[in-house]
Amino acid sequence: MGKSYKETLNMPKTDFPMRGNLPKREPIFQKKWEDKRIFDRLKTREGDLFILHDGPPYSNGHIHIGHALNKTLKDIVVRYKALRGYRISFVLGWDNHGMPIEKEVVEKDEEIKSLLKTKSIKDPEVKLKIREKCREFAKRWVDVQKEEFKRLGVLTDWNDIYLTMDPEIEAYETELLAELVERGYIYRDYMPLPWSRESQSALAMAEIEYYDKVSPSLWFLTRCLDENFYILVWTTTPWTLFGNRAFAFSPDMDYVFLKVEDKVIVFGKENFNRVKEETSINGEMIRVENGRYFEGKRFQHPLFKDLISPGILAPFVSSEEGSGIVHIAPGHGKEDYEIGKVYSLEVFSPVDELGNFTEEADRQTSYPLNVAGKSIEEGGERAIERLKEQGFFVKLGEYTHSYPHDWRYKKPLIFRATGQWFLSVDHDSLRERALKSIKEDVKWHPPESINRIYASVKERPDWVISRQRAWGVFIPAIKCVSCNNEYLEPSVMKTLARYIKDGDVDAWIRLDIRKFLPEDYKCRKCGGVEFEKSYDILDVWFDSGSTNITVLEKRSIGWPADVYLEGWDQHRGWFNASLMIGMAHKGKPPYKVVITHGFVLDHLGRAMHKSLGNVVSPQEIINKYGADVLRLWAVSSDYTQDLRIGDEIMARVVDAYRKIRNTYRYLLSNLYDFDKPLEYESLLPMDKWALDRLYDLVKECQRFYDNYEFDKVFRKSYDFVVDMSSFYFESLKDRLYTYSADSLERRSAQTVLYHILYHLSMIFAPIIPHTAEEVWEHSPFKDKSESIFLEVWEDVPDRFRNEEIRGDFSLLRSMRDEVYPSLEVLRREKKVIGQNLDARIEFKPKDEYVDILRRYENYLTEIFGVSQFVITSSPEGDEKFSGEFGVWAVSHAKGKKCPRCWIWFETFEGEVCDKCKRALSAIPQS
RNA sequence: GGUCCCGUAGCUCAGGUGGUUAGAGCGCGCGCCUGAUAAGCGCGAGGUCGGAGGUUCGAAUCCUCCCGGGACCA
Repeated sequence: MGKSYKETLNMPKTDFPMRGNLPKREPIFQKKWEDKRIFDRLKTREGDLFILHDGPPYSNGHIHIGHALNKTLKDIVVRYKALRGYRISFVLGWDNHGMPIEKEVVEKDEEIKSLLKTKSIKDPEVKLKIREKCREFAKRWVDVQKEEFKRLGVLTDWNDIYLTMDPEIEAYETELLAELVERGYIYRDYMPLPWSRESQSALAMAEIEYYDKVSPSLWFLTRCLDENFYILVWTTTPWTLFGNRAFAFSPDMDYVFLKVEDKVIVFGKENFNRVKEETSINGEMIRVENGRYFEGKRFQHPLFKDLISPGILAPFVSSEEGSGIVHIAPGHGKEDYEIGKVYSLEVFSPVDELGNFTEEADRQTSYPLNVAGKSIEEGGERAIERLKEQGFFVKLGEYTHSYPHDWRYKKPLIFRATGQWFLSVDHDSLRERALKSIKEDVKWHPPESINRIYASVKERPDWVISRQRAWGVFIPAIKCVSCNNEYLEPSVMKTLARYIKDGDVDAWIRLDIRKFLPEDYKCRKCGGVEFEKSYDILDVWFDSGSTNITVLEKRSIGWPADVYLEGWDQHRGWFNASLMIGMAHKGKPPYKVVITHGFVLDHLGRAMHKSLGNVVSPQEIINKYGADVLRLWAVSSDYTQDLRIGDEIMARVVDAYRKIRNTYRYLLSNLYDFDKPLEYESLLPMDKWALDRLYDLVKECQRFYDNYEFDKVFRKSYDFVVDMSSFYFESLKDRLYTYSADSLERRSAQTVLYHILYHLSMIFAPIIPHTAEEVWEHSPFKDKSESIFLEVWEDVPDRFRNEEIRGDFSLLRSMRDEVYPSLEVLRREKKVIGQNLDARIEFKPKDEYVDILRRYENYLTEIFGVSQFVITSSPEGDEKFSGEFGVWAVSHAKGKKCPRCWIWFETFEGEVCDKCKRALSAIPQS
C-alpha cells in the first residue's frame, strides 16, 4: 500500500558509490592530476609563493611507513596552501651518495668483486667503477620510490625533482665548498676518529652502533719524577699506552697518598673504596691533595722510561670509575684529543689502517717493544709485559661496557688519528649567529622542538666533512709532492665544478691534475710544482645540508624556504647541516618554519624491527585500504608525538573513513536537483543553526591548518560529521523527501547541504585528496574547476554566524537529550513504538523555558524527531518523567499515520496529510 | 651509561593557573528502522587517570623514586 507513495518522494540520488574501492580507484585520480598537469598550474599561477623544501630520503630501498608519514604531511601542507591560493614550490629530492649504497655495491656487484681481486679499493680505476655502479643503483631506487610516493597521492611535478648526484648539484656543491674555503671556514687537522679495521675507514656517527663489549680492565702504576710517589691508573685499552702523552686529574677531586709497603700510591679519594675492592690495594693514608696539585708534575711514560708524560687537569675525570687518574692518548680518543689541544700535547697515533702498529710506535723511544707490524691486541699484551717488568703492573681483569661498533660488521671500533677536513663551526661567529637565528628568525613546531635544535647546535663539535670513500662529491684537495702539504685551492675546485657541470662527474679521477691547475702554479707552502690529487669525498650531510643553496638558490626557486618538515631526528641531521650551511653562505637560516614529526611505532608502542616482526609497510596498507585511509591515519593522532599503527587502529580509521564517505554521499544524493542556494535570510531556523556550526568549523579548521595541527582538523571535522549525521541530517529527511521539490522547506535544507558539501570538501581535500576529487566530480557547483585542487577555498560568509540561534539550539538539544531516553522506555519495555515518529511528547516546561519553546513551536517535532510535540500545563501519556527542563509524558502518537510521510496527525482529510497533498499536486502529471 | 619526551576507558584523544559522581568520538553489547540500507537512529556497559611514596583540607593535574616505551648523544 504505502509502497506506491515512494515513487512520489524526492529520494536521494547519486552515482557516488558508497564504497570507495580505493586501492583500485585512487590511481585513476592520480593519473588525472598528472595528465591535467595540476601541479604545473599551481607552480606557475599568480599568487604569493609558498616553498616547502623536501628533505631528501636516501635512495637505497623501498619507502617505509616513516617516509609515508613524512610525505603525507608534506602533501597535506602543499595541498592546503594550494587551496588557499598560493603559488607552490615543492621539489621532491633524493639523497644518493654515501656509505650504505657504496657498501651494497662493493659487496654485491660481481664486476666490482672481481676487480677487487687484483686491485685495491683505493685504485682510481676501481673508484671509477664503484661510482658508476653506485649511480646506477641510486637511480634505480629513486625510480622505485618515486612510484611509491606517487601511489601515496603526493602532488608534485614528477619531472622536476632533485638528486644530490645530479651533475649540476654536484658542481654547485663543489663551488659552495670553494667559497667556504675562501671565507676561511674549512681547515685540515689530524684527529682521532672512530675507525673500523674491517672497512678500513673512519666512520660517521650514523655508522656507529653501541653494543656491550668485554674489555680488559688494566690497573697499573707509574712513577712521579718530581716526588717520591706513584699514581694508580686504570684503562680498558692497554694498546693505547703506546700513545700515552699525559695523565689527567680532576680539579674538583681530592687525591689520597697511600703508604703501601715500600711505595706511596696516589689515586682519587672518592674512588678509595672501589679501588680497594678491585685491586686489593690498601695501606695507610698519609696525605691528601686536590687534583690541581698534580698539574705540571712530570711522570714517567708507563712503557718507556725515556719519555715523560705530564700531569694535566681535565673536567671529564670522574670518580665514577677507575682510579680518578686518566691515561691520556690524544691520538686515540676524542676527549683526549680535545684536552690535548689545550695542553699542546702531541697527537700520536702509531697505528695503521688495519689496526697494526707502525714503526713510529717503536721509533719514539730508545726502549722499543718492537711492535711494528703487530696487531693492537698483541701490542696490548706486550705493554702489559713491560708494565710487569717495571713493577708497574697491578691487576688485569675484565670490564663489560657499552662500546662503539661498526654498524655493518658489528665489530668494535678503535680510535685512530687521521688527516681530515673540517668546517669550523665557530669561524666568523657561525655558531653564535646560528643560535641567535634559531631563537629569532625561525618558528619551531611543536615549540618545544627548539630545545633540540638549540642544544644540538650549541654542543656540536666542528664538522668533519671528509670521508675516505669513493661514492660522493670530491673534496678536490691537492698535495704538493715535494713538501707533502695537502690543501684546497679554490681555483682548482671551481675548475672541477665546470667539468662536472659539463657532465663529467668523474673528471677529478679521469683527468690529469694539470687540467685543474693554473699555468705555472706553485705550492703555496714550498713553491713546489708537482702535485697529486687527493680523493676524499664530502660527508653526505654536506650534500643534503647544501640543497638550500644547490636547489632553492641555484634554481631560482626562492630563498629561504617557508617550511622544512621532517622527523625529529633531523635536529641533529638535516636541520642542523642546512642551518650551518645557510648561515655560512647567506647569513640567515634556510627556513622560516621547521615542523617535526615523531616516529611510527607498532600498536604496543615499540619501534619497528625486522627481528620483532612488527614492521608495517605503507604498500601493504595502501593495497588493503587505500592511500586515503593511510593518510587519514596520519592525521588521526598528533604527529608531533610518536604515532602508533596496528590492526585495530587501522580498523578505527577505516570506520572513520566510511562515515566521512557516507556523509559526502548523503550530501551529494540530496543535491541532485539543486544548484541555486537561497539567500541566508529566507532560511529556516534549524538551517541557520547548521550554517552557524559550519561557520565555526571552517574558521577553526583553517586556523588549525595554519598552525599545522592536522589532527585537530580531523577531530573537529569528524565530530561535525557525526553530529550532523545524527541530528541535523536525520531530522532533515522529512523536509528533503516529502515536501515538494521546489518548496522553501526543501530548498532551505538543500542550501545548507550545498554549503556544507563545499566546505567539507575543502576541509578534507588535503587529507583525503582522492576522495575529495571524486566528490568534486559529482558535486553540483557551478563553474567548478576540473579539479578541486585548482580551486581557491572561498571564505565562509560572516553572515553565517548566528549566536542567538546557536544559544537557542544548544538549549533545545539539551532538552532533546533529556527526553530521548524516555522514548526508549516506550520502545523497549512497553513495545508501543518502533521508530520515534510513532511517538508523542507532551511537555510542561519550567517557566524559564516556556518562551524558547513557544518561539520554536513549529519546529519542535522536527527537532525532537517525533510526530507530535505538545506544550501543555498538564502532560498526559503512558509514562511520566521529570527533569531539568520540566515534566513530560510520552505515549504513542494519536490520530492516523499519513501513508506517504509516515507522520501521525490527529486529523487530516483524505488519504494523505495536507503537506503531502500539496507535494503531490506539485508533481507534474505525466 | 647521559640528556630529553611520552604513558587518562579496547582504539584515537579532551581534561587553562590542583577543587563536586574523570569527558568525547569510534569500537563493543542491546534495541529500533528498512524511504542514506554492506547505510541510518537510540540506549547501555567500559577507566585503581603506568606504579609507589610525598606536598595539600583536597591531585589525573605539583614534587621524588620506580616501571614501560620512544628519540638523541656517548
